Order: sequence, then structure tokens, then C-alpha cells
Amino acid sequence: MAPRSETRQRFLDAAADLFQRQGYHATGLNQLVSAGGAPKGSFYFHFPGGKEQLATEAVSQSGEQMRVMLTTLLDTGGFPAVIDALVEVLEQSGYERGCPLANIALDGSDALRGAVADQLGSWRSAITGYLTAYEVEPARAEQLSTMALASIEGALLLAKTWRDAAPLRSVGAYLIETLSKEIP
Amino acid sequence: MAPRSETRQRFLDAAADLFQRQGYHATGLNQLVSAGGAPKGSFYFHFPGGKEQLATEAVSQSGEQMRVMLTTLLDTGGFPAVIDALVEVLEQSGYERGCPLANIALDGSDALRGAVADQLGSWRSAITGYLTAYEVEPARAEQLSTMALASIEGALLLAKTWRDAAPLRSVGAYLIETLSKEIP
Amino acid sequence: MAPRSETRQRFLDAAADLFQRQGYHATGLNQLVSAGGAPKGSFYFHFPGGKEQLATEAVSQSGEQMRVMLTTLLDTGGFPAVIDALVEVLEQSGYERGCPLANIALDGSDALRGAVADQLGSWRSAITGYLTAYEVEPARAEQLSTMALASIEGALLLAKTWRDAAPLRSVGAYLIETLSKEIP
Amino acid sequence: MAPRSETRQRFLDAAADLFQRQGYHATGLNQLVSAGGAPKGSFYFHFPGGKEQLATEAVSQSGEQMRVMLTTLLDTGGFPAVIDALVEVLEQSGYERGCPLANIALDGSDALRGAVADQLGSWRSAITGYLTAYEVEPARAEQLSTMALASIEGALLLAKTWRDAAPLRSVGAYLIETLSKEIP
DNA sequence: ACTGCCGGGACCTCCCGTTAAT
DNA sequence: ATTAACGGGAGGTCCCGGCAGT
Repeated sequence: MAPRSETRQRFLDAAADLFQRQGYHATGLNQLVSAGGAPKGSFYFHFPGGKEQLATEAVSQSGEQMRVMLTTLLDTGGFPAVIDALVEVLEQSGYERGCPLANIALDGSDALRGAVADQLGSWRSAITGYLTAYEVEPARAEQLSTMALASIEGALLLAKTWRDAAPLRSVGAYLIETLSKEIP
Repeated sequence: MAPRSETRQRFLDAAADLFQRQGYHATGLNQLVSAGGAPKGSFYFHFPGGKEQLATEAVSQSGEQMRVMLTTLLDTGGFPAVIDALVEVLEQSGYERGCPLANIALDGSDALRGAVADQLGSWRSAITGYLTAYEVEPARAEQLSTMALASIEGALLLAKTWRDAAPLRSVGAYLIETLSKEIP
Repeated sequence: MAPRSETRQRFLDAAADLFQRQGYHATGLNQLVSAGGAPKGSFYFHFPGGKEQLATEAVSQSGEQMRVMLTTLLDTGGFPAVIDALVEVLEQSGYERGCPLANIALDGSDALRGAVADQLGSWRSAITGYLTAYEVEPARAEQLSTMALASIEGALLLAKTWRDAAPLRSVGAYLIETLSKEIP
Repeated sequence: MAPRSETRQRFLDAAADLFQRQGYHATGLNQLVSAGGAPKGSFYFHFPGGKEQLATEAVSQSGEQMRVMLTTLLDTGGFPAVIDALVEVLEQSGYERGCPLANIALDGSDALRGAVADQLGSWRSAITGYLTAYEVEPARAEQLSTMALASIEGALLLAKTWRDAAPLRSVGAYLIETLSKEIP
């Protein structure tokens, strides 16, 4: 038998992937369960709260992974590194995977929307932290990080919809151009 | 194309509203039909292609309305007028209505995604046209309009998720600040 | 195609029969639907309230049929005729069918229990009416009809449980013996 | 037979209570297990026969308790004491608890119905014994005890359904009135 | 041009029972 | 003796689509 929580983790990983590609309501429980490689009984043992609990936890996990990635990339390569990584995700998935949370925010329940809100907030904080490290003053850093997050989210939406990474690259270039005036 | 009947138009309006709030898969056909105020049989008379045809046409209609609004507002008040109008939509709907197409793009079928892509393209063209009228050179206008569209879409996503119009206002201010250097 | 409400009536008849034999919770929707000879879509067209609406209407129908039968039999043959009829039902069904409402009252929801309460009340009224026609005074008639109804219900329970009509016959005999002192 | 463990007894007590209130099929195994305060695995250790074994044993236990109570009350206070005790049970449970076996007899499996039959038989024997002690002749005692048991069972059904103890009191009064002619 | 009803299938949930491993 | 986890299947609901009959 598999170790204690391997099955549970497989469910979470499968959910993160499928929700990112298809959205919350477009992903059926049967699909989640078969992708997790375990029967429904196991699923409801690990997630008594059902599909919504799974989604909530998947959101937290994906959001945290993204926050770590964001922080690391900003520290090592700044915004260019972030944009490159996102372009890679888009292109390697055939433009199926954009932001892991955006579609859940838009078509999920209210509780799910709240979970997404928390993660998006942590992403903005990560960017704000990066900017203040360069001695951007707090209020300005807040505005810039909001702008950066929004434009990247929007660019991911355009890129996924148009099946073309160009908008993301274009937005990245503009972002880097304007931000370079704020951070030395 | 002129609507062929009043009932048909009621279906389209109801669909535009419900899809904007809930997304494509989260909106059931029964909900659409009862919101349209006609029996299910009538629905399939007007939309033999079913839910997907309805959504496709609703996307075209909503997209065209938004394009007209965008053009008009840019001509009369520039970006500030656009931002103000979007803030109004958000706040009056209790942060339920953001972009009318974003959620359909993210959780709809491939055909729907294509329909959304066309409309988003027309929005970008509208912004590009506005910028070239100010003698911004074409390649730069293309980049700036992509950036403007992406940041506004992203800001709508953040605002809807956080139930707060502040990100949209903040992004608007930054957009106006940076673009004012490009258009005299 | 079948006339307008034939399907609906088949669902009601099947439900009345199955609930009487097995109880509410022991009877699955698939069983009800296949006994009704129509698919689930039709079922939910006729009974949008689902299983509970079906049961509620089946209770009303069965209760009314029994009330009519009770009234008729009392008028034509008095209590002996009633007992004979009930013995017949029991024996012909292999002791599977007792009171059509008792099991629903005991294992159904609160709303269903209320529907059963109404029908049991109409049965008692029918007996009370029969007794007052023989000039039994109202308060006494009320007590006697309660007693008669209770003892018959209880006898049906014993008979069904023991798979033996004797208790019902025995109770009938006692009932007739004691009531003959009250009505000339 | 002495209970083999405290956990086992808790399961039996919980089952007796829940089946009495809700019936057999309306009571889920998870509900039984959590009411018993032990995990599901423990349940199947004590009751390898599953839900049906639990119910069968719970029926025997409840039936035996009731038989003892019936015998004791009849000996000390006759039928009035029995009726008073049943009224008390009804009212203290908000009319949720009537006869502990009736709903199991009506919606349980055939094996369960048999277990109930045995207990109901023992109750009738208890009443028959009480009557023969007063030198009622055997055949008459049999009829009278059947009548008494049936009318009390029926009255409990009416009382529970109507949420009113009056029918039980009324039936009790009539029972006492008619039986007083048979036993000096 | 419009509708009542049919037709199954997929949805998510929870069921009851069992197993390997303590 | 106890437990975490598995295993499917059935539960009731509601889905989207279509067709016969005005």
C-alpha cells in the first residue's frame, strides 16, 4: 500500500493541473478522481469537503509554489526571468496553462474566490518586497506591484486566448522599460 | 445583423449577463432558459446549436458593445473615462461583473475561446487606433495598446477577486502617467 | 406518444405501490423510475421537487383512495367489510402491503410525515362520521374512531410482521363486538 | 448474553436510538459509527455482519428491555402505568421516538422483520400472561392481548404522526374501560 | 413559430464493506 | 482490538439535447 499521504498529494497535483487548464466547473469529479488514480471512496476519505475542499487546498498549494518561484526568480533575474518562465509554461503546454488561479477566481464559488484572493495578495506582497529592497518608497512600491501583477495576469489571459506568447513578451518589455526608471 | 425576434434577444441578454457573472460551465441551460423567460423548446428553435451557439453570439454581442463603448469613451475622455466606467460597472454589480469575456475565455470550449480572441483583438485595435491618431508610431502603438489592454484586464481580475476597485484605479493612474509621455 | 399525464400517473401508481411495500428510504429513485417506465428526465419534468414531491403526491392519492374505500365499505357493510377488505390486501400481496402510509410516516421526512398526518386525519373523520350517523355522541365518536383506527393500524403492523392475517381478524372481531354495544 | 465490550454496547445503544427515530434505511452507517464514538474499523470488528447484524441485535436488546418494562409496569400499575410510560417517552423525545421496532419492521429486510416478529410475540405473551393471571380463559386472553398490543402500536403511530399524545391517552382509556369487564 | 414531454447520461455526494498494517 | 485507507457502486439531482404535435 502506498505511504500515508501519497494518494492525497496525487489528488492535489491532478486538481491543480486540471483546474488550471479547464477551470473549476468544467472539471468533473470523475476526471479528477481518475487523474488521481484512486477511487471515489479514497477521495472522500481525504477530502470530506468534496470538490470544493480539494480546490481550496489546490489553490493554496499552487499559490504558494508560484509565490516561491516568483520570489526566487525576482531575486536571481528580476522581471525578465519571471517573464521568461511564464512564456515557457505557456508554450510548453500548448497555451493551455496560464495563471493557475485566474479561472478558479472567475468561475468558482465565493469561498474559492476568497482563497484565490489570499494567494494573489501574497504574490503582490512578493513583488512589493522586491521593489522596496531597491528603496522604492512604500506607496509607490504598492502601486507598481499592483500594476506589475495586473499586467502580467492580463497578458497571460491574452496570450492564452490568442494562443501566442507575444503579448506576454510585449508586456514584459514595457514593464521592464518603465520599472527601470524606478529601480537603479 | 438585426435580431430576429424579441425572445431571441432576451436569451442573448440573459446569457451575456449570466456568463459574465458566473462563467460558462457554471451557468446551466435551465438557468439561461428561465432567465430568458421562454420555454426550452423555444430556445432550441432560436439556437439550434445549443448552449455553445448562444455563448458564441453573446460573446460577439458583448464584445461589440464594449468595443463601441471603448472607442467612444477614448474619444471623449481618454483613458480616465474608460477606467471610471469600468469602476462603475464593478461597484454597481457588487464586484460580480468584471470583463464580460474573460471567464468565457478561460473555461469555455475551444470554439468559444476563438470567438473571445476576435473580440479582444478588436478592443486592442480600438486602442491602437486611438494612439496612432496621436501620431504614436505603429509598432509602439501596438505594444502600448497590448499593455493597456492587458493591465486593464488584469486589474479587473484583481478587483473582482479582491472585491475592491482600488487595483483598477491604481492601474489606471499608472497607465495614464506613463502614456502621457507618449501622447502629447 | 402517450397522452399528457399518463406517464405522470404511472409514476404515482408505481410510487404508491413501492413505498407501501418497502418504505420511503428503502425505495431508490432508479427503482421508481424504471417501475414508472420512463427515463429520469421525464420524471424530473413531472416532479421537479424530486423524490419527496413524488412521495407527497403519492401519499395524498393513496390516502384519498383509502378514505373513499373506507367510507364506501362502512356504508355498505360496516366494520366487517373493512376488515375483510384489508385481510384481502394483505393475503394477496404475500403480506407485503399493509397500510400504504404507515412506513412513510415512520421513515420519511418531516414534510412527508405532515402529509401522512392529514390523510390519517381524514380516515378518522370518515369513521367518526359513520359513528355519528348512528347517533353516537360526538366526544364518544371521536374516541371510538381513534380507537378503531389505531387498532386497525396496529393490527396491520402485527399481521405484516408476523405474516399472518389472524391478528387483523382477531382485532376486527373484538372491535365489532365492543362497538355493537354503542351502535344499535 | 453479556456484552463483550463497552464499545460494542455503545454501538448497540446508539443504533437502538437512531433506528427508533429514523428507521433502518434512513440511518446511515457513518451516522451509527460516529454516534458510537469509535472508528468504522472497530465497528466491523464487533459486528462482522455489518449494519444488519447490528440492527438485529439492537432489535433483540430493545425488545427485551421493553418486555421487561411491560411486565413490571403491568404487575405494579396495570395498563394505566404502561400508557403513562409511553406517553412520557413520546413527549420527552418531541414525538420522535415511538415504538422502537415498528419502523424497522416496516422498512427493514426480511431477516430483520423476523427479529422484530419475535420481540412483538414476546410482548404479546407478556400481556397474555398478565391476563391469564386474572383467570381470563386462554383463548380470550390471546385475543385481548393481541387487541391491546395492536391498539397501543397503532396509537403510537398516530401520536408520532400527529405529534400529539392524545390518541395514545384516548386509546388507553378505552382499553382500560373494556378490559375492566374481563378482569375483576 | 412554438412547446410539452421524452431521453439518458453525467454531476457530486455518500453509501456499505474490506483490506493491509499495526 | 484498532485504524487509516481503499474500493466501487448507488444515491438523488440536474444536465443538455431532440422530437412529435400542434
